[in-house]
This record gives sequence, structure tokens and C-alpha cells, in this order.
Amino acid sequence: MPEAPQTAPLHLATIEDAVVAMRERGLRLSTARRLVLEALFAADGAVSAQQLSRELNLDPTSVYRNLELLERFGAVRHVHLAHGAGLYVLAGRQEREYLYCERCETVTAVAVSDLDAARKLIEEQFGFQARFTHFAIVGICQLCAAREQDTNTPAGKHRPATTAST
Amino acid sequence: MPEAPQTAPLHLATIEDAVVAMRERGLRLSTARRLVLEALFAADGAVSAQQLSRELNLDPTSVYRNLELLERFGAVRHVHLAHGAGLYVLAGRQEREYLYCERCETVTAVAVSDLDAARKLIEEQFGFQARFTHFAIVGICQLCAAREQDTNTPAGKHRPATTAST
DNA sequence: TTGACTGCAAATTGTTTGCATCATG
DNA sequence: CATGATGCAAACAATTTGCAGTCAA
Repeated sequence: MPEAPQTAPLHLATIEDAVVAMRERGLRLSTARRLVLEALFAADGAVSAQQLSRELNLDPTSVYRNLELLERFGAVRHVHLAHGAGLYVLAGRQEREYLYCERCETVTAVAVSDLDAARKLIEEQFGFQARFTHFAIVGICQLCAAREQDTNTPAGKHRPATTAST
Repeated sequence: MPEAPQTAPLHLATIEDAVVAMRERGLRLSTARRLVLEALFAADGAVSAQQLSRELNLDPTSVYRNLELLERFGAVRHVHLAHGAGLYVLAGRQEREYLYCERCETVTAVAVSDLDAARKLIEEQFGFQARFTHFAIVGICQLCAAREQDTNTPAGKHRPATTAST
């Protein structure tokens, strides 16, 4: 994943849109490409290239190449929640940013606009426009924080719940 | 780098401190270990295991093992600025968080306390305690933002300046 | 029919593990 | 002189590249 310097998001609502977008650039909507896109449309949350490769029975190479191409013109983005593989999501409408709890590994997806206040603050302080779409915000969730208050609640994870719901 | 669920930082000010810290845990301060620590003390900024391995002429394995051990009891942390290798820094006094510009790749290290306002806001909104020490905050720096305002300033990087100065 | 796209093999980068040997406390 | 720490080789995961064959516009 070569650093993808943020392209304007291109919202593909349907496969049709994709066909058009492809044609416009002299590209094809091959079977593999279509499968990847359909899987992304269907996915509830962000998925790794390997997952797609397995589920769709495609060579990882092909999946990576398609994701990269789609990402290049802004139809797809990828996030890193923690260590391990990058996860891919469709871009466009309803972009998400992620809060990752380093204790229980829970991922909370929040609307980009929900972080605008924090973003604005950072911009005022540093003149820096933060984007939390590439790296998740790592930290400690409410439940784990509470758990750590209690001196009497020992180690062990509270049920590591939700995974990023797009 | 197994996800390192944030240990309380242990501030080692000198090699002496390290000797003590090691002894306390029945560990040794071997030559390799001492070299890694000295390099971290000397480093102006965050460094990768590979860099250390090369500069100190140590096997990468040994460097990784030492960094991991030091990280395990909070004397060292690692950050991911973008893609690529993790970068290691001494923990303790003067912890930093990083702003990474995805346009010009400039890294700005800021005091952890400088992000407390943003952190507080996020905590109020989501009950989530953010820590920007593991993943950098990715976004667009002031200069690049300005450049992109100008429709007349075309592609090309303004000088990709500073690297994380601890 | 032609060039975009595929799968396969192989390379790359960052990191970890196993193991016999070495050296520090 | 015991065992923690080393280097080396090899495995590992995630990803990329090269290449010859394949298929969609």
C-alpha cells in the first residue's frame, strides 16, 4: 500500500456507477473487479485484501491490484486499526473514522463529522488538518477505562464486542 | 511488534538508571542492550530497528528483542508515522505525539499536553481516551494546505523539511 | 484483436522464532 | 557457572513485481 495521498472521494452507489467510472478512464470492469466491488458494497465494515481473496476465491495479487486502482481514483480507502493488515472500505457517502480500544480491541466507527470539533481545535492550534481515516484513533474505551478505575476488577477482557460497522 | 497495550512510562535518564532497572528485574545490561539505549538517548527523533541495527552493527534480531523488552516495561515506545517500519523513542519525560503531513511527509512532534484539549473533547463526546502516541495524526500541514488553495500552484512538494525531533 | 486484466511464482520489507553458543552477574 | 543474551538461519505476514497467458470492449 503505497501512501495514498488522499484523492477526492468518488462515491459509487451501484455497480452501474462503477461501469461508468471505469469506461470513462478506458478501464474494464472485469469479473474480479466486479466481485471485489460487490463484496465491498455488501460488506458491513472494513475488510482486508486477504479476506476478499479468500471469500471471492481470487488471487490476492488481483485483489490488491484492484483495491489499489480503486483507491487511486478515490472509490476506495484503507484504514489501519492497529497492527496487521490494512482494511478496505468504499469511499464517498457516509465516510467513517475509527476509534480502536487497545485494551479490548473494540472498534467504534464514527461519522467523520463527529470528529469535526476535535479537528477544528487541532487546526486552530497547529494549522494542521487532521484526517483520522487512515489511522484509527487508538486509546481506551469507556468500559475499559471504567474497569481500570476499579482496583478490584482484575485482568481479562470484557467481551471484545463490535467490529467496525461501516 | 505485538500490540503493546500501553505500560506506565518508565523514565530512564541515564544508562545508570537502565543498569538499575535491569538489575531490579534480574536482567543484564549487555553490550548490545547498552548500545541500543545509548543510541536512543543520543537520537534526535524516532528511529527504526533497522537503522539501529545498521548504525550499531548489531543483528536486527537483537535490536528487536531489546526494543521489545524495553518497551515491555515502558522505557521505550514505538510510533507509526505512515507506512513502513515502526519507529522507536525513549518513553518518560517529554513524551511526544506526531503530526504527519501526507503531502510533504513532514513530521511535527508536539508535546502530549498540547493535544489535551482535543483529547478532552473526544473523551466528552465518546467517553474514549485517545492516545496519539501509537499512530501519528495524519493530515495536511499548513504549508501544503496553503499551496492547495492556490489554484496556480501546481504539483510538486515544498521542501519536505523536518523529521520528528524528540 | 489488442491491451487491460488475470493467476502464478518469486521477490521485498518488517518482524518473529528456534537454536546452539557466548558472556555477564 | 547458570541463564540471560547473542547471532544466524529460517519462518512469517502483508504486500509488490514480473511475466505469459486470457478475456472484455
